[in-house]
Amino acid sequence: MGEMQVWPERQTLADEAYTELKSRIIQSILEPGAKLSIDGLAKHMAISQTPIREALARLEVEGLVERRPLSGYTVTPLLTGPEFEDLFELRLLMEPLAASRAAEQAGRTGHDHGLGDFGVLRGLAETPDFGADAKLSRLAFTEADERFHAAVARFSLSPVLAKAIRRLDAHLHLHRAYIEPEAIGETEAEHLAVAAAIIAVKPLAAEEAMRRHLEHSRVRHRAAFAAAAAAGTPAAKPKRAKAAR
Amino acid sequence: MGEMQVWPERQTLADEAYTELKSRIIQSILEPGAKLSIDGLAKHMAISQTPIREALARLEVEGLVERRPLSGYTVTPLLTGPEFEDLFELRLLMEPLAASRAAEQAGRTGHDHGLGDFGVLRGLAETPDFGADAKLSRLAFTEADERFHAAVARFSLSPVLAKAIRRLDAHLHLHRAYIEPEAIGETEAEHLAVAAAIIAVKPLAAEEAMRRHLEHSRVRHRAAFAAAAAAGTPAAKPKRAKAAR
DNA sequence: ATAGGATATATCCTATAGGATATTGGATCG
DNA sequence: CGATCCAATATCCTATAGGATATATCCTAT
Repeated sequence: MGEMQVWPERQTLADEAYTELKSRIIQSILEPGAKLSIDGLAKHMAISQTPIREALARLEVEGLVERRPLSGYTVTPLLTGPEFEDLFELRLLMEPLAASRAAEQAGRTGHDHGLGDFGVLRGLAETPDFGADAKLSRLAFTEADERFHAAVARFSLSPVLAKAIRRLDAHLHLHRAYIEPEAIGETEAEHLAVAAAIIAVKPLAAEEAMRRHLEHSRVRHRAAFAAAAAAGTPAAKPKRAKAAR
Repeated sequence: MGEMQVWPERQTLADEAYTELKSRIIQSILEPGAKLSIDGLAKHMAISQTPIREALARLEVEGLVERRPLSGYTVTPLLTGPEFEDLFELRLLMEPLAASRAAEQAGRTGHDHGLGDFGVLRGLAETPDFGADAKLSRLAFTEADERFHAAVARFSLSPVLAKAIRRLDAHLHLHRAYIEPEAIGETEAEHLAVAAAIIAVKPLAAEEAMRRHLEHSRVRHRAAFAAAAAAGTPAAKPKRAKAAR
């Protein structure tokens, strides 16, 4: 009781198109630079152009696709090296603060913030066991990681901060370009450390745990990035991907 | 030569609708909570619904309007008190860093970053003289302030950082809700201090100048906000704005 | 052989119409 | 008098078609 039932908010075709396109871009099924033909996509998804347009408009604002007014949409290029470093510098600025605040809020009991118990953080800290399909497992890991970081941001109860973190689209960029090493155990341990500090209402410890996690994560991804960059740049030009569908 | 001519990128009707709607929201011509009827807007602008839809989709991602799937769009509510404080905390996190980096980059001569001379910052630091129309003057001031902060962010040459700052939409929120006091002179002086430090290649000084500017700005806006809140909350409910057009 | 220009095609952009759904108002019942 | 149910309306969502523009192809000339 008191737990108000919230509806799944019916999905429109535009929503489906948006989800589908975003998924394909994240999984690099649509490569960076690929041209996105509007009626091509419409035919492929067996819907009309209007919902496709709406989905592309959203994706453009999010930075996943680029638009040239009377020419068409293309998939946004991957992060460059400096952009990668920028991204983590910003995460290191914002996410430890979010963790600290979440720990502070964990102490304020009684206040119904509408987000449930802080204990769920412990569950979200887990990373899924890898199955046979490496590609699918990588995606599952990325999504679990994203959920955890998003949860910490929400529990900070600072909407502006949470939104800013979300808009970095960190996991999206990381997943597109770089293959995670098999350091799943490390990630899970670090997540648990953050979650524990928050639940124990220790802001300073939470802040520090998040900072350490991000620094380790940066190292892990940077290494993978170097490998990817070495494999992808010999032609200097990022391999002009051609149209899709 | 070498300065490649870039076209003004032809505007489509969707672009015009987007600009028009954004402008009306910022100026509070469309009040928070107001319902945005799609074909209502289409008729009012004398265009069809498709461009309106595209514009609304963008505005939704930017957080200016909210959408309920089969119900319609509404204008996003104003910032609450805590959100206001959050906003400035984030600005204090990011913008001093941007100023510092801009100062560093000002030292790296020869590198063509495609943004022109850092000297333009001095000009952008200026705030326009107020004319007779107070409403228009307030808008001009807000836009000048926004341009300056956006320029500093760009000159940091950190695209991710610049984008994160831009996505805060700080000026948009401030202009919607709070009336600036007549502290134009203060603002201009503070801007000039930031610009001077950047041009003089003094990262620490630039960082500190930006921090002080933001702290002063926070105080200035907070005062105005308190007045607005006192005037707007007696009914407890934020004055349910009704439909428009 | 390369550069420049004209034509043809593909695709974007916009408008309009119809089916589907949520919301509003009124009537009925407790 | 208040709540619940039902019908009418307004609006959203989607599909389709046509005009406008950019891009690609081919041809000609230097």
